[in-house]
Amino acid sequence: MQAVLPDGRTLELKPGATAADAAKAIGPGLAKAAVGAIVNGELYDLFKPLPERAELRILTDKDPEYAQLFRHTLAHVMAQAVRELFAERGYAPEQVKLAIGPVIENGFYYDIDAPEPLHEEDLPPIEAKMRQILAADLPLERFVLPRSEALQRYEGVDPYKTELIQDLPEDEEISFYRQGDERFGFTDLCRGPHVPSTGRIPPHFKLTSIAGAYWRGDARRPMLQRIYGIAFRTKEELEHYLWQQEEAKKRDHRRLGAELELFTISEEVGKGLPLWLPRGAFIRRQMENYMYEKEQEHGYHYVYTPHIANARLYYTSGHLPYYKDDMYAPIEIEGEEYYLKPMNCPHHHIIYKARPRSYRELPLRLAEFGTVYRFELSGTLTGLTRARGFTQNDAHIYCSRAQVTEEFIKVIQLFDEVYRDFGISDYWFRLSLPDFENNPEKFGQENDNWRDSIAAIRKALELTGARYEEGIGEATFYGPKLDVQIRSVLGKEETIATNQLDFIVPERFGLEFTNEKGQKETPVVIHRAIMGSFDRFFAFYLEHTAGNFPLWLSPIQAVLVPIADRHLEYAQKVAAEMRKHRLRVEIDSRSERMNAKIRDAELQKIPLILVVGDKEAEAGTVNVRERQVKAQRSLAVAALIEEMSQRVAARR
RNA sequence: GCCGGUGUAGCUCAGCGGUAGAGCACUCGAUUCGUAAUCGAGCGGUCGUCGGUUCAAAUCCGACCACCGGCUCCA
Repeated sequence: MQAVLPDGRTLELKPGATAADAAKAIGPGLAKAAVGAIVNGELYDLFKPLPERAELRILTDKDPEYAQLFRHTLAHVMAQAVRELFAERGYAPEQVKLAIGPVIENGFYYDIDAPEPLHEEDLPPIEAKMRQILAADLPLERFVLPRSEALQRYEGVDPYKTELIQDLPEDEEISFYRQGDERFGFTDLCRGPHVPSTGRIPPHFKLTSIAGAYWRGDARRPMLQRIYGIAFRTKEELEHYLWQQEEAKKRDHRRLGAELELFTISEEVGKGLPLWLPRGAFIRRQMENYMYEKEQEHGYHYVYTPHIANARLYYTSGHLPYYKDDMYAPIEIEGEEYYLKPMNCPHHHIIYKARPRSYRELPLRLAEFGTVYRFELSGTLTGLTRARGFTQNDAHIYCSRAQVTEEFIKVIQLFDEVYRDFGISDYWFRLSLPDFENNPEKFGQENDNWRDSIAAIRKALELTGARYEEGIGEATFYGPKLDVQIRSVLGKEETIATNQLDFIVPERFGLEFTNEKGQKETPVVIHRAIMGSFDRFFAFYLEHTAGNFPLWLSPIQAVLVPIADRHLEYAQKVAAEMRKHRLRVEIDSRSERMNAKIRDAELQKIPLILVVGDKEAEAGTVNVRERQVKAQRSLAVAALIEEMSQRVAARR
């Protein structure tokens, strides 16, 4: 058989040859350095037989792909170490049941069903054992078993592995990897790939946490214990990663929210129910004003609706069967049930229905900063990102089927406009599709409604050239979803906003309009939320900017720092002048040294620090120091006001 | 909700069977200073809550609550 090398050369190999054989054929140096290969674009180890006429590139420990190999092997090494830990406690190896142990970004994990619960204090001894296994340089080998033999290995011993094998397609090869021997080693059902021996794993890893994880991600199935680890090629990469994590922690919106006095959450009010402090409320109000103006420009009409609604509204909408458990319990009054509203759409539908509609008024765009309440599971609550009460930047666009694509294009363009103004460039869309096969009870059957609405959104995405990906199974019961994804400071992908196309609920409410031909027609509804919820958007933006809000959003735009008490009077004069121009300035009149005042203003992330002393008072100027910049400049008060006003107008 | 972890002053943390401490913040006093912490004094905690063990519990045990890291969920 043959393999094609990156330089175009063809290599003659024996049938069943592996990347190891190929490396050997190229040269003894490479044979020694090889750790794996890229075969037809796929990552291979040195064990797996190559396909015929494969494009082949041998990897060494210099290649970034190497990380995937040793991270995977580390998962096995960890499993072996956990078994040894339990062996010391008198358990047989098979009493430590293993589920899956994949590679993830920056590391690996293994899901384990252990005879006793694992605790954080178990991690250091496991890690120590892992280092012993690395030092022992156990060679790995790969072998394949027929299905029946593979099943025999695990039946009655490890239900997880048994299930994994049973779910493998009939024609799939069932491979195992063994490291070491019976006495000191470990064998696992695994599709690979792995490093040639445990000694080839760089020692730059760390077990980071232990967490629960449901078997196959299903809350009805057993909960396993997942041990997470991180691993890198070099010590520097490991240290850099740990440093990054520390930096990210400093930007955590919950921490900045407290430090900068933006919001608080109190048990006394209720968990998941944030309170906006004056400074945070100020910024939110600026954001709301911004959105209000933007949406006015784009033809939205603002409405107000109450926070509760009769249960009948949610029977009509069809939400109740799906979301009853996720709503606050109903309030019974005058023999009727009322729910706190978990979404605004039904209220808006009633507004639509308040009088007969003509095709001439479509698309009708109803907007509201609607506060909603959802009974989120307590374990999922996180600051403003996941709360039980929050305010959506909500709107519903009622339009005809013919208008859907065009309206979606406008929505996508509005996202672009708004996110650009907030300096957010790294975001993308995610089109969430229904999964008819696995969840027919939620999505029903595939029909023209589904096909047409998915096609309409796809077309809008293509026409705008928006960056997007697709996902299956995450649609809503009433239509496909278009989520907006961003990357948090911790590097995690998050959904910041979500839109849906709805062709079911309008019908349930009997919404209609009279078309050009005088016939009644049901509108389609686009649910859209540009900022998602102000709470979550604010949380993201806070972390994105690390609390360094631009001038136009800062609750305090400048602090005047009088050098000595005799400069206080001048500072007050400057402040009064600035306030006349609606600039938000405060005077630090504490009996502190100037250095302390500057330090505190920097820590509070105030955009401008204005120092005034004898020179300034005499010349009618201020000494301007920009946040996080040491350099200073002197400006006349009028010039400062002009400059600041311009920046505010430009939203910088 | 589930698994693991953590709860001591407003914040960051020490104390881990003998009756609670530091720094910062805050208040007061002194200082009036040129670009990231002036000095001193004072105030402040039923050690998350409830129960148990003990002569004695912040400290040991149990339950609950909240928070943190995950899993599941997210209209």
